[in-house]
Amino acid sequence: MDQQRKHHLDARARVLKAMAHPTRLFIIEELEKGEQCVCDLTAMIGADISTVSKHLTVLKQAGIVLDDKRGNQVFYHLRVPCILNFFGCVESVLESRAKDQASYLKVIGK
Amino acid sequence: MDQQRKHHLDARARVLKAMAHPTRLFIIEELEKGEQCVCDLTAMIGADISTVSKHLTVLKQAGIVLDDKRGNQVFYHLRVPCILNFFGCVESVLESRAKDQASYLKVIGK
DNA sequence: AATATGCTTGGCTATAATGCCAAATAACCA
DNA sequence: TGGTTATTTGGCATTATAGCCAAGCATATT
Repeated sequence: MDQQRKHHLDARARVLKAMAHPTRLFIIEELEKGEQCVCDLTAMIGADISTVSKHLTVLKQAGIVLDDKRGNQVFYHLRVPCILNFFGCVESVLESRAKDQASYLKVIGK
Repeated sequence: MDQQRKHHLDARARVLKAMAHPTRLFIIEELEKGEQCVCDLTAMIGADISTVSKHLTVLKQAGIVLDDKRGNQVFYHLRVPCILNFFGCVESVLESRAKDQASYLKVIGK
């Protein structure tokens, strides 16, 4: 297994791992319908808000969701609208992150 | 979140979790090409054979692969041939397992 | 029968994930 | 300013995962 393939598999696995939790799948499904604030998601999920917040952080770090603070609340939405076309979604997420990283690298002048 | 939805999310998450590891994604990709014995997979992966065997067990328990012992060797193949149509795959796996369980319940007369 | 081969399982250690509570932060309201 | 609401973060206990080695178990070979 060459290094490039290993790297690619790692990247895919990271996205899948972020999705591989019932609460996080729930969040993804709800965000398919449109953006939601943490408080509403918490109410639907019925766990401690800190728990929900941490799940959202996992999804954010995997590049699956983005957040938008408006006033008091933080609204989350899917970065890539997908669920049914799932593996395409994994790829889109990776692409999207790659673009962000590329533009970030430009910004810091690398 | 009602109980049925929770259950469905749990089931999906279990399948995703089984896939969410680089070695297991590698195995899935290789099995897309056709069945493979443990020894060949092990050679490609370059880990201890017991490690590979355990990954295969994880995939098997998730309903992603099936095994077929022929003589000395055990050959694994995908239960549902898919990767590109990924989420459809998740559903197919669940359906396939449901069918197996239904026929099993018939066999034992429930 | 004895040995070799292919694979699985048990046992262990190290590391990561989960979820709660409490504390910190941020924005809004009075 | 002081208080309230919304969210994140730190810390901790619990549980799960990963990977190696060694031992066990079939099947094949001699």
